[in-house]
Amino acid sequence: MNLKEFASRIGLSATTVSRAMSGYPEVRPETRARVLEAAEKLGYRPNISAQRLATGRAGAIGIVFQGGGRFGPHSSELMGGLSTRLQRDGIDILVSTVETEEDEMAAYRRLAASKRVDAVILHTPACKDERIALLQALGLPFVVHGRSKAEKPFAFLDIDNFGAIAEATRYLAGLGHRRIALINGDTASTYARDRENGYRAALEENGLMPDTALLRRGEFTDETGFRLTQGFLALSAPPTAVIAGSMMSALGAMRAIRIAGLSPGTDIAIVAHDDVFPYLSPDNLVPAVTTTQSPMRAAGERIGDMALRLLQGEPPEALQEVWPVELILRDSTRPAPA
Amino acid sequence: MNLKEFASRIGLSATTVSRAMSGYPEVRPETRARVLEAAEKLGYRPNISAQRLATGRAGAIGIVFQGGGRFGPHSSELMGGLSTRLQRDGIDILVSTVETEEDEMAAYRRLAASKRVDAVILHTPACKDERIALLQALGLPFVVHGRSKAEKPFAFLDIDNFGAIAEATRYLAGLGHRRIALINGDTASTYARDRENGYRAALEENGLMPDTALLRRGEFTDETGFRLTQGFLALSAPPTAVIAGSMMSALGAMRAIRIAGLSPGTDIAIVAHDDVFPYLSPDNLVPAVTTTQSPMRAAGERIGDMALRLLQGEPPEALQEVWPVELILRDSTRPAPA
DNA sequence: CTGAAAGCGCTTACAG
DNA sequence: CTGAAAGCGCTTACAG
Repeated sequence: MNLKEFASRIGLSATTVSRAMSGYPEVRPETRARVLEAAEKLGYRPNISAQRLATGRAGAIGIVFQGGGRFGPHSSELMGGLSTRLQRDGIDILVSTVETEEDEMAAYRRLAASKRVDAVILHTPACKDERIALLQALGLPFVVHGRSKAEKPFAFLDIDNFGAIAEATRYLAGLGHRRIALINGDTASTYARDRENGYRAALEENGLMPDTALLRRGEFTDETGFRLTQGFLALSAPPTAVIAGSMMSALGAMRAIRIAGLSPGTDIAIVAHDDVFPYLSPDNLVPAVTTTQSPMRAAGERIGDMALRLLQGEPPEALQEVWPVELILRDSTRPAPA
Repeated sequence: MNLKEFASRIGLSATTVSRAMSGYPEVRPETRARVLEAAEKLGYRPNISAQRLATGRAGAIGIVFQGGGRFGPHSSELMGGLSTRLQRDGIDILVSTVETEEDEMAAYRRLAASKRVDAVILHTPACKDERIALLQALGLPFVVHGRSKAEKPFAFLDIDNFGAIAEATRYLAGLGHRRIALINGDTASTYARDRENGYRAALEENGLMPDTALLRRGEFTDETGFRLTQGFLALSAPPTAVIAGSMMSALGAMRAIRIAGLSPGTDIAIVAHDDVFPYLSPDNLVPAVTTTQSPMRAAGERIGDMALRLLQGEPPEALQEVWPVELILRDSTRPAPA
């Protein structure tokens, strides 16, 4: 049933029905109530495509994932939060997957030209990120999950990666650890560079020399955590503490430690950054793992919120947040062996 | 730039341009080439909302997730595959999250009435699933990931859950295991019921009595795997083998075994069902875990394909597939202790 | 507070 | 093979 038919059935004009359903103020309350009730009863819903054509709004927000459409556990949480928030305003999420950064840029051009989305969410930015410049040039509104440098201000939500890893490092140093390893992400990305800077700063504060052998980078997977930790343990002077960039890396690290006949937490302290996966809790690991905790889901919800505000005209420079990260002490951070 | 302007710039009618860009046959090849080239150069893209309004197609496929928008690792993989396939045909994926089954039903009504999607993907069906009846009643095309009973035929892709767990059980029995535990999902769902039936059938084949204490159900998380396995180990007659419903459950199970001072694979054999997560490979666990392997991503791609075929008019009964599941032997399935 | 009518930007029978 | 025109189902100035 379309608007015309619905309106005539309830004896009103299409104009009035449209206004009533969109919540415009100039409709009499009784009229609105009558319209909404009838729509419910007769099952009338405005055709979304027509609405979009008429208003010029797409009613959707896009998000592009690189790497063969391989959503990881992190993307799921972000998406979950985003979706929860946008749902409330009836905004759809449009998911695209691409292979390369070039494809990703092409995807934004396409989304912008076809008016398929009103805004996009950009994630895992590089320190200097071409995609940001492109989106600004295209005039396609966007919110970044993470931070980056750019000429013009833009909306972003980031967590305090510097502070998180600095605090973890500082805490371990306080426990007497002198050789602290870090499993980091690719430092082309801002978040990994920030973490590395936090790590170095805290080492320095404590009079510890950074050792390049203890600072490794790779994907946040169980496998890479395992492999890098095996590398640490093979050193002539292995670390007494490992900071893992993610829960997945921590899983691999603990496995490598066990295989080496050592005890995670006791022989080698562990701190992991935890994006809070509902299915993998640091409390349930053995030993329970000390984490720098920052729920990705909550960030996703907030990013959705920011995107909506952006579309309502709030200036990007008013939409910039950095969230603190909490260090949660558990069982995996014992004092350094004497 | 809209169609009218673009057409006049290149000296053709909107009609011809539209036909050229949509790949209609009645346009002269040279004309088409000229149009496509000009579109590329001038950056013209049809407005997607207008296209949809005119054609009556939404150009999107919906998928709804229950449970507070909590995409798990399984949903990520399914989505990744789906997205990869649909991307090729320029079909968007619309993600909705809801709390309850009731909300999910409401979501389908809404999607159908507002013509927001052309089809939906239904997942994790119950043995008798109301949602299927609803979608059939609404006339909204759909593909089910999994199987269910229904009056009318519908499109689905499922894996051979019965065969997978039967084979795993049979293999363990062949190794001399007499007490084989199963960590299953909620048997309201078809997949879990099928697995349970496969398990029982294989036990019976081997003259083994099912023991309800060895058959437990729960979420596929590390935590639940841990807890249920601790329960198994506390039995007066604990199992010598555990079949875990997912890699997450297996992680928890192995942890519980280790904590009990036992050795996973040697003291207690492990088989896990593996949906193939790129970041958590059974080869990297210690010991490497024997799995029933079935890539969820590949299933997602195929489901996307089936949805497209459905929209092209293939009848649902021609779109029904059950994929075999491969048992991959690794290190975690040693013969039963004598 | 309500309605008639133009317009959003496409597609597609129909005519040539 | 190409084009003029109606139509898809809304929204929203404009008029009352």
